[in-house]
Amino acid sequence: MDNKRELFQVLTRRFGLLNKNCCSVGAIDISTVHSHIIYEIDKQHEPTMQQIAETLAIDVTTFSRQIQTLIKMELVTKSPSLNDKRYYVLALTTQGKFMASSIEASMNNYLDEIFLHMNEFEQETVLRSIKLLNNAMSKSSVCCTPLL
Amino acid sequence: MDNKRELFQVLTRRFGLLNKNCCSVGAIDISTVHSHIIYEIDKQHEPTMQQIAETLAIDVTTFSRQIQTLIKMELVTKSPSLNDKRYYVLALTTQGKFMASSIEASMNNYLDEIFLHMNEFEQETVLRSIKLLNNAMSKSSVCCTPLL
DNA sequence: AACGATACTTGTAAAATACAAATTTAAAGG
DNA sequence: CCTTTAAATTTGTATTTTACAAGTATCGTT
Repeated sequence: MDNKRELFQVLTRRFGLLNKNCCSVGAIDISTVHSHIIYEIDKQHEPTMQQIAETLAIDVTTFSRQIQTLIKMELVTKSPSLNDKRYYVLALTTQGKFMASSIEASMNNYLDEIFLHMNEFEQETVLRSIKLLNNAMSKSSVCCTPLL
Repeated sequence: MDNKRELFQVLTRRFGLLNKNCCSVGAIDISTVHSHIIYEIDKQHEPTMQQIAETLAIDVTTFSRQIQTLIKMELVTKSPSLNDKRYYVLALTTQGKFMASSIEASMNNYLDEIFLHMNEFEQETVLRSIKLLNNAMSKSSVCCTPLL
């Protein structure tokens, strides 16, 4: 089986599109990167700038500006840590949380619709496989190192 | 099973990284987008600008400039079609072909290494699942429409 | 020959990115 | 303490990417 690469190439593109399409809620339209940032801030416990930047493998300086944008959009807040003033703790505003759950719902809709095109056994298999793959990638040395 | 979205989120990022890491060959370092363009030009038969742009869901005007860059890098050629001078036929230069196969080799290495962390049965299952998933996504109406 | 349609390019302007250098704060050593 | 070093983040700057609107060139149809 040696069309592995082709399969991944197409899948990568489709994922990219999925992420692009997912991210407009009402009038507000945010980029794929921003949606990932919001996702991670929502997920992690009182994350700092560097934590999120590293999780997403984004250059810190770039990330700094991205956060500035998200703050201007009133989706994210950034407050200096009390223990160590070098750190900033990121959090979602109410609006940001709403955005996060909207994207979540939208993505789940997309995924459900996609999974509808498979029977129950296939669905199970695919989910299990994705876990296997994620796991394998996390063990791999050649890629994905900065990721969770 | 309802961490579907989380699984996809992480997988998406990993794929992104995989694509980023794959694409430097010797001194030349090309972007993910460029590598996808080269991949498609290599794959399709005498493709035109629009064909590739649509396959990759890239805006045509953006694509036009990307091709200009790739031509400057001497990886791609663009020749007016003989039948219809509105069209341009894209092709890889010798150097471009070399780049394509280098990236191919590099990606295959990555993938092989990743698959090493699974047993043979799991490998089979994962590959079969990715096919299923690709197939389901291609049937889906909510995403991925412009893709092959 | 004139019309609209098609394929592609350019004008322009905004956003994303990343390296180097600065800033602020904390920790460690004397 | 005070100095030095290190860590977290920001800004300067310059490049690249992107995409809308408008333009050019060619084709097909009438």
